[in-house]
Amino acid sequence: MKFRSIKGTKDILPEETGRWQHVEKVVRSVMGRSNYREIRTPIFEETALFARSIGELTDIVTKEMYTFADRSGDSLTLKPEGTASVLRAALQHNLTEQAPLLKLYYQGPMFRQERPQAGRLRQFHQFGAEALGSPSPQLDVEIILLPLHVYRELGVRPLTLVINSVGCEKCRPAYREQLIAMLMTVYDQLSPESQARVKQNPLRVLDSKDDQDRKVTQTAPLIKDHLCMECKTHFDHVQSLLHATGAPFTVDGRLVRGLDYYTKTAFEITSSALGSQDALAGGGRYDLLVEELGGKSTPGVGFAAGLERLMIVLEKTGAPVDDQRGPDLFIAAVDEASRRWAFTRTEELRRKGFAVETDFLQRSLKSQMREANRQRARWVLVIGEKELKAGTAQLKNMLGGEERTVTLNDLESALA
RNA sequence: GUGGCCAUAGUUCAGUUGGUUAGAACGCCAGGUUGUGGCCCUGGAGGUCGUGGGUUCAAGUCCCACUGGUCACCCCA
Repeated sequence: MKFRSIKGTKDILPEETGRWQHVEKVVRSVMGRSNYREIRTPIFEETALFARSIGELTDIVTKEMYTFADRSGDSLTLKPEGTASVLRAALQHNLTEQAPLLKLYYQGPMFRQERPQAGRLRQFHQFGAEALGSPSPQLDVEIILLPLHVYRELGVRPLTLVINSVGCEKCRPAYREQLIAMLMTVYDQLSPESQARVKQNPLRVLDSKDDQDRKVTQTAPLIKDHLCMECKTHFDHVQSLLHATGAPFTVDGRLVRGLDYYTKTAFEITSSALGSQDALAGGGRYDLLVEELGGKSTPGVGFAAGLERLMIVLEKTGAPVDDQRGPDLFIAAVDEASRRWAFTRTEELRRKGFAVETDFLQRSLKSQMREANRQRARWVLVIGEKELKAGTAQLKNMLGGEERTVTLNDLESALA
């Protein structure tokens, strides 16, 4: 075997595509009911778009992007996440000017060059949504509920929703200084990763999984306790609205997401059915991002959810697999003349809307019956010299096994 | 990028302190029914034991390197 798929990429095989199609259908349905319209953007963009939106110093931009120069020398990047492309497209086509509120969703492949592990691939798929134009906490909650609706409809049960507020440009700077000051007092005890973050992105130090880091930062101030009036009110509203909708959640003052553009609300949905990479979906509000990308100041909220991780959970929790249905009819033929008849009749019946299969390997009748059984055909039509002459055929029901002679003209009504 | 574990038929695996024709189950093919599936029975095909080197009289088995997979760290979907 010479060629293999690239490290961290995966073929989705026929036995799995049924599940994927089902999930995609549910996503479309949920999004449609909440009035989000689909947008499809290219899988690559100019590199600067991602650097600008995600943040120059984030892990994604500094070490995980698939970046390359095309033949003209332009720096292009395979999209590592969906928000940047969606906003770029919305701005490019002035979508935000056509109505005060714009609600979009997407579904598609993303690329990040990380070391693969359970629930993490180099090419993976996400579905997500972006809502542009309203600062209302209602919209934050609508966005949080979107993936939850999808999960509920798919029967994904053990889920954890965690939310936090990361403040805004008014309250974050002061808090940030205070946090840095505190972190400096324990600097020596922090992990190397966290030490590096103190200056670049101190909030992420609090989100560290390192036990030692956790211990030393026990007494660190939390942003949720230092929000400005506006952010605090907003956060309170988000919580009370979530309560009102009955969605269970917890507040984690240390939750910070890896993308720089979030303001106010940040959230994450995790599942215990996953391994170490347990985030099923994440998102938040980004009121400054549109302006950052050259649009006029427009508030926004969004989320992204991983499809592969969802598939893992669906598989583990034994949610129903909609196994592929077999053909309505398998036409088995025993000699050359009837084989020819079988093929033309197969095509004719397909044209009329029936799922029909026939033999292509010139196999024995017994083998054709086995094949029909393997494919879970509901009926088998056996045709040979006798039948061809008489204008009849043997129609066998593969469930009960009973067989009868039908005239060829009766076939369609017998199937229907 | 760092580290642990793993690598034998299509698949899941076995392979005794290194010992001569590398096995099983499932799957696949065919026959048992000269025109009839599922269950059962019989037979068959299918493997450069990941690749390259080394140790040895002898390597699937031991050693090294590489490649790939996997899990974890980092971070995230």
